[in-house]
Amino acid sequence: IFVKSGKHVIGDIPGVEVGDKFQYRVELILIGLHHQIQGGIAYGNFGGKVLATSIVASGGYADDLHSKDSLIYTGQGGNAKNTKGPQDQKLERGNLALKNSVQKNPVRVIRGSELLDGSRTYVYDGLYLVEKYWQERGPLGKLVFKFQMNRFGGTGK
Amino acid sequence: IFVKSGKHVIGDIPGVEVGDKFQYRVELILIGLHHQIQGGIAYGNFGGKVLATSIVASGGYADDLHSKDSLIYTGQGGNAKNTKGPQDQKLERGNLALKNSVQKNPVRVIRGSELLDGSRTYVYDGLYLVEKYWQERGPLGKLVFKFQMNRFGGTGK
DNA sequence: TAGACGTAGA
DNA sequence: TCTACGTCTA
Repeated sequence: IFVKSGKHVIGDIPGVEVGDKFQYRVELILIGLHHQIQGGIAYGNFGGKVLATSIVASGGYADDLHSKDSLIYTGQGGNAKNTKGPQDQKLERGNLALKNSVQKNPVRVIRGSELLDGSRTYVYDGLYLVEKYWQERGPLGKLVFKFQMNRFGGTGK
Repeated sequence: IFVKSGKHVIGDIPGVEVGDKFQYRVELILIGLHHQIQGGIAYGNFGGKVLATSIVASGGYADDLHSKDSLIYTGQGGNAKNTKGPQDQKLERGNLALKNSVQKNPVRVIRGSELLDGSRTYVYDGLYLVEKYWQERGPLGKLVFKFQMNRFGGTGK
């Protein structure tokens, strides 16, 4: 699976293997794994349809990353960081792209973790499929989107 | 003039000439001109005294950059960007360092400018001395610090 | 122009 | 932990 639209690619990136590690987000961009300098959800326009191409799960939100071949990813937006305070997440941008990708196209998953010294490591974890999505109340009492993602093509690597 | 304290250096950086241009802030760090990834005022501890080592003037504040051999630099903080809203600037961090440097030690000046395509260029403009500082009302109605800086050692290059 | 799971130093 | 004249994409 390899669908290209401009600089946006659905599927594996040639030359990048599951388990490959990176230190900085900008490396993910350079190698083509992810196309947002800070955003967790990258997406592109494929024949008029906006689809998600990759996500980075690195601890910024309350994701469920306990399992090896599945994860529950939290949508973007609504944080208290901005001056507006906590808000309900909207079905736009990355959230809309992930919704459009449900049971449709594989999404690259990069798992990030923070080391004791504060530095971070980003590991490419392969392709996942968005099984379903729903809304629930997040830690701040506002509505957030949750995306159930399972390893694409079974549990084997 | 070249005073070193840890990674902090007062004065010119060997190998860096006035007029040298850079594209990214990280380059300034790598070459040793400036030691803050975003902050406009870099400073260090020199024998128990916190002194400013370099500043970047790139349009983020209402600086007066019209003259070639002098400039009026605005202190940091109090912006509306943070969730607290506009506030009076405090004599701490970089502002305190610049105050401590008044008529004392030269400060490296990097002038940044934004191009039409949104990209930026940073130019090393040599050493300046902080002549004096004062407080005044800024565009947001809050108190800001102003630092009068003149080219160190006269107007000649 | 605004938003974003950044990044380093104090 | 918080701040900071960043940087890129949509």
